[in-house]
Amino acid sequence: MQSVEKFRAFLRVKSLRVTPVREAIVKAVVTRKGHFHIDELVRDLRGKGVDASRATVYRSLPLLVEAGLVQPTIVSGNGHYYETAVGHEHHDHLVCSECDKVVEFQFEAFEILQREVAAKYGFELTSHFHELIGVCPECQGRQAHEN
Amino acid sequence: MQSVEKFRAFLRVKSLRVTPVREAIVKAVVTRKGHFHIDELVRDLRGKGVDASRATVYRSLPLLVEAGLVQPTIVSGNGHYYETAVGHEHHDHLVCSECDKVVEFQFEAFEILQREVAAKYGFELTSHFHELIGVCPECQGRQAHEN
DNA sequence: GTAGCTGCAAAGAATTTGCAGTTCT
DNA sequence: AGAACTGCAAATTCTTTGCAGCTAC
Repeated sequence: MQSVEKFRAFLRVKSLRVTPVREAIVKAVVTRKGHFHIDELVRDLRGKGVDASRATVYRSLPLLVEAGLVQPTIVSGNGHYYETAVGHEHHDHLVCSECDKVVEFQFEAFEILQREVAAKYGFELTSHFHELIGVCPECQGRQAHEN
Repeated sequence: MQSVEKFRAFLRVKSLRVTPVREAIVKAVVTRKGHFHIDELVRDLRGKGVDASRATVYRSLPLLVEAGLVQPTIVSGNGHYYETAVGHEHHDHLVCSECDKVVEFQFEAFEILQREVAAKYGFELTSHFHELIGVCPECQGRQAHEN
């Protein structure tokens, strides 16, 4: 549970308070280890008997992002998606536009090129969104079948 | 105005109707030649004396996307952003998190790698989001100055 | 004790939908 | 004529805010 410790340290540095609700949120997040929508997180918390209100979760996530525990993602569509950033190598997403399946991939070459592009324009790179949209093998089969 | 022609053809194939409002939307879009938010488009239309309701614009944009005239983008933050896809080489974005400046870049190597990744997982690639977030040179200077 | 949290309910913002009237084909 | 489109207003959905009471420090 070093994530919780990390978050506590972050809060102290910022002179913010360490509260049971915040810790519960961090635990729920790291337990999820994957992508999640805010609503799913709220449901997870309910399941654990923690009654954190949606408002509080909305107010907490930016803190977790700032603390480096989660990162925002896209996963096409609406709403804010996030995903755990710890114990999780950096990766990007391949999303099926038919069934919304998400496949993670990791490709060192992208990182290198990104740094190169940023350098070319003098930007100091802090993060990125990278998502490939397509049709997964299963859905391709389904489509072929329909015709 | 070949974009308008292209859109008409698209509508006919789909047995949808060619209407003045739709044509006005296409014209406004190609005139913009850049990123835009739906609201800006509505404002542009008002400026041209076309009184398209927001609802109609919301209903039309997916059609323009399907016709390949515009593509959705992110340009961090909320709301749906789009950008013209014609007369415009394919490119991605470098966004400054401080001042929201957007720099477009084009890097063939990314496209190649993306196709490679998609192939590896059997996906048929249809589009992608790729946005690098960082701090632009000007804002870096400003920050250094503040300290 | 007090600044900072929390939950609740209300407010906002962005997008979608239902419907009645209008228009393309 | 008839299916499709349009604008309007209402409905949804997602997120933020105001506030009164509670809690960590």
